[in-house]
Amino acid sequence: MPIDANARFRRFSRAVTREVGALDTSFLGRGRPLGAARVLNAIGRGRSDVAHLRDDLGLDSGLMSRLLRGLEEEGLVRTYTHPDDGRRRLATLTEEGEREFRAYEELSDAQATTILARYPHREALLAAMDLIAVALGRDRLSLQEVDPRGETARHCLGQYYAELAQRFEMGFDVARSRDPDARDMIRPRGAFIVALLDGLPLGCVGVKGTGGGLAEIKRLWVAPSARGLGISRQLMTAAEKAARDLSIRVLRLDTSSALPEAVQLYRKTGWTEIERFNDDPYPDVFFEKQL
Amino acid sequence: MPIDANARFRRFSRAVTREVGALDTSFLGRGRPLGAARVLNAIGRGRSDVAHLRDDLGLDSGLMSRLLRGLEEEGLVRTYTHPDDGRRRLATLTEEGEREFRAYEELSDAQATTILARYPHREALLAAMDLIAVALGRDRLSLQEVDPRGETARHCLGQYYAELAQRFEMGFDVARSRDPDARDMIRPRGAFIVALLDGLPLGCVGVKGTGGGLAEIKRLWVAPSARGLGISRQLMTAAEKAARDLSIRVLRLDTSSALPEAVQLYRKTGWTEIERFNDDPYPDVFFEKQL
DNA sequence: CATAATGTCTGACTTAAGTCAGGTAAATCT
DNA sequence: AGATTTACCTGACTTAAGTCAGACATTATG
Repeated sequence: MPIDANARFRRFSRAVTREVGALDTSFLGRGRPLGAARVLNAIGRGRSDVAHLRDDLGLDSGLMSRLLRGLEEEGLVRTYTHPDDGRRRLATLTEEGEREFRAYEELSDAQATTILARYPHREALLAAMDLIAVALGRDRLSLQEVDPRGETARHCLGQYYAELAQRFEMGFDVARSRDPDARDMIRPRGAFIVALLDGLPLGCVGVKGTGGGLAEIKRLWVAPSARGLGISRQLMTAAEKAARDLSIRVLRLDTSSALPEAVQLYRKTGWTEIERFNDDPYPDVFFEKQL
Repeated sequence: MPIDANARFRRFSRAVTREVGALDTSFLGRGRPLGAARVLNAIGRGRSDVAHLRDDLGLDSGLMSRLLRGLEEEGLVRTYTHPDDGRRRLATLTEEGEREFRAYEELSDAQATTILARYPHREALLAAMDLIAVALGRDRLSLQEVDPRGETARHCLGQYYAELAQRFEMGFDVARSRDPDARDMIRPRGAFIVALLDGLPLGCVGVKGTGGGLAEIKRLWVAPSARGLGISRQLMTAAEKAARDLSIRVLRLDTSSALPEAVQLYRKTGWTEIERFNDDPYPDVFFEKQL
């Protein structure tokens, strides 16, 4: 057998269907057929529009309807018509449905734990999984404005700081840098945008407003597993759009020559280098853009 | 949602069941139910013992029997009783079965190509897939003695040379090194052993005999995706065992301080450092072991 | 040699999954 | 307002998948 890319791909998918097929087993662990379990879990993960559910799971409308009826009879799901459109239906979990959903999550956690424990290089394995999840799902990427104090944003920022600490020879200490006030990155002064895949964050960017027509771009970060896919460019575009919405006329940012990818991105996307405009110890390159 | 290992695992398995579940679609692309297609492909990949097939695919014996009967009626499979045990049955593909199997392989190749093409960092993606395949399948690893001139061995050696070229500051040129004659690594003089996972090689080692009681260990290599799992140790154990079988009394090897993992492995597994015993330009550390 | 165990096969089931053709009510178009 | 489209539902099907009990031949065991 030739050892080409396809053979490697096949080996991967065989390995994965074998184990992750066992993830379907975790969907069967509660005495409910796979179809119903999938619907319940999709609703639990936040899908409520029945039409969305249908094409998320690739089900026929008849089948979908019956599965929902079944879950309703079990007392796990409640459906009601969409307030703006009487034809559409929405589905949410009842109290008991939530409990059941959590039980599924625990089953799959247990499975994840077993698989992860079997392999000594846990972080490497997770990094590889992230990379593949991103590679396979990247057209489902979505950008969202969130509260910079929320969990998602804090996760991104944590990763961002950790990365800076690694990249800078002198290390990185948030306290020494000018940590932007969260309120400056919330409307109406500013904005904070994250890139999400399946609900997990892959990148972020902040627009730190001053109340006037001038604002700063801060905290541009993309997860290692998601680099080279143009996500930082998408984030920057979204940030500029948000800035325009907030009637900001001039954007500035500081960055470092220790982050050459970032510097190159700004050069390529219409930013002009300017003089140092703060005395933060970390940055050594400064940019400006007129909107 | 907390961004912990389990969430990352779940995102991965969702991404993968979505796409690789579509790999089952490639199993459906020839108008045959999934079960039958899986059996056909398992036989095509070399499984012939019906009992093995059964627990490979996790099927009930009744179901298995019926699926085989179906494939036989289609003229794709031939079954016969095991020569050593009249209760057991063996199954092989007919000519037409082979053709059908190849058609399935082409379908899955096409799918692999599409998925790989969608992502810009092909090699990184493949490396991540290898890592995961190895992590999930490592208890299925098997060691096998093969001809060092065969395809599997040549692949390993190619990778080995490429890696040396990268590791050594001076590069690596096989011609300048003492490339062992293949016949010295075939019984009765020596042996060449590969580690396989799902038929794909993950590592190799050669025992280069001289005809007498002295032999040399050559070409110990483990694929990057499979490192840190003790495979080189397994390979060395197998090599020593093979050497004993060949009534070899003393094993020697040369290696380089540019390969610290290797040096450490030998130190830990009962080898003693000795004086330089050849004038090869690359090695600078030499070991010996009495069997 | 009798008995137990093993590996496969067959027939009679059950359940899940999926398809298709209407049918109803709400929304949208002209 | 009437026709058309959309979103969902229902009933009547088909097919795939899986289970269980028992039959049968072969091999292993005491």
